[in-house]
Amino acid sequence: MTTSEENYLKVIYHLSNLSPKGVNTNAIAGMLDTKASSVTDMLKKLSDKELVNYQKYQGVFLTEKGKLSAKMIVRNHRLWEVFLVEKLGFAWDEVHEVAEELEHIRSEKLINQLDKFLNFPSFDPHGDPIPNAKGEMPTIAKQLLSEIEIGSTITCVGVKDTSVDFLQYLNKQQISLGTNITVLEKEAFDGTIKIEINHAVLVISDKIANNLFVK
Amino acid sequence: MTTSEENYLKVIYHLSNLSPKGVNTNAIAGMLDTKASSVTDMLKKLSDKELVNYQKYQGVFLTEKGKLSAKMIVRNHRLWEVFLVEKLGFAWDEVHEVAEELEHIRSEKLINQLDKFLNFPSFDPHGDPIPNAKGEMPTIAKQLLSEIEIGSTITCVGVKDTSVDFLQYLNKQQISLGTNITVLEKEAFDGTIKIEINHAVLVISDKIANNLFVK
DNA sequence: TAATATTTTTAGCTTTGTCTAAAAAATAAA
DNA sequence: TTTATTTTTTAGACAAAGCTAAAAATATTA
Repeated sequence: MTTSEENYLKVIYHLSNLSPKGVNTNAIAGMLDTKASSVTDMLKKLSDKELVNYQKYQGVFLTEKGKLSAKMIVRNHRLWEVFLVEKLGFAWDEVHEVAEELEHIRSEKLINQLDKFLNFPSFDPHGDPIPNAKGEMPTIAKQLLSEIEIGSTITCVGVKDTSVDFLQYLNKQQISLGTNITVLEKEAFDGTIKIEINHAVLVISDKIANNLFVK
Repeated sequence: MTTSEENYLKVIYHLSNLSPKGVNTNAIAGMLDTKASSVTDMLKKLSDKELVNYQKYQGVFLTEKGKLSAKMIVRNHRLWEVFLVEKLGFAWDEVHEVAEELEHIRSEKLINQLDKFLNFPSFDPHGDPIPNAKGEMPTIAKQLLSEIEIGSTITCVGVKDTSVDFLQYLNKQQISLGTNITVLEKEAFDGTIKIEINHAVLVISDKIANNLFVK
């Protein structure tokens, strides 16, 4: 499998969760920063390899084979992210780009030994689950901070948006995985939430609250 | 720089040491398992980028810029080999292929942090020197086992040939970096050498003796 | 030195993954 | 239910990196 094919599979995998009735050509093009026509070409190729089920104009689905391949790429990506943060001292907003390259290194032994070296982690530095060697994903009951009721104290366990801008905002507010948060007030008008973290009070927008996973 | 360009630079770098009067097109083709015509095409491209000095029919030289780039690729390769052996438990005959892929990951921070994580190693698992971040190479006074006189006891510090076959032969004979070797006899007729290692006597061919570095 | 052999380059073609522009299908709106 | 809009596909082209076959240059040898 080529790096390009792997990137398409990964994107289709991620988009499948959002649109279970078939992933759109344009959506894929948007994620990969490419053109719809290029996507159509690649979908035909992936279909020939039985990695996706694709019918013209009808959106695309991963086959079981494609889903497993996609999970293995996600596994690689997330294990490398753990490595970069835990062993090489990268910050959680610095790992994505490099992991994007490392995930395509083809070696079963490499990734399984890395997994072992890292002590079989279940979650990556952004709180996303890491599939095991069989493709099984750990699950965790988590909610968006925006869904938490006033008075509750919960713990940050992940981010929905993993963009550098969002992660750096969280750094600035000293919010990281494991940070305890108490919901103090919610503003009905604009969804703004007042929270307490590390004995300090902070007001965050609904957009922030909709991208923080807590438990 | 593309992966392909990097591979050409690396090969030219290695061949430069052997043929200081310019590296031949055919030699490069042989190392890269490609055709001479493909090499010619690439040499033009590398020349345009001022990574090599190339004149038709006259062989090719690395420029200073090209030499530094090549050294950085060698640095990446050898640091990853150390990582695979020291941290992930790979054997010295298993690392080449994977390191061949890892060496092309583009990130200064990655490689410098890896270097630090590994404690700035000077030599890779085959005894080859690792260039530092500036491209400086450690040197070590070493000889081929074939050059050692009878009665001397020396230590294995590297292999010239890093092929799987040779490394596995050494595994079988329990020879690794750090192994002490005493030269007992040399056969004038065929270059065969009788040595003592780990209190056992072993007869090795001249080919073996010409590929083992000792000190 | 002339003839032969080897090496290297050129010319033109292939594949992969991309693109643009135009055509076709599906969806939304009037 | 037509018309308009959006989405998707097709057709044809391009760059990178490779190939084959033939031509040109260099090296070897008689």
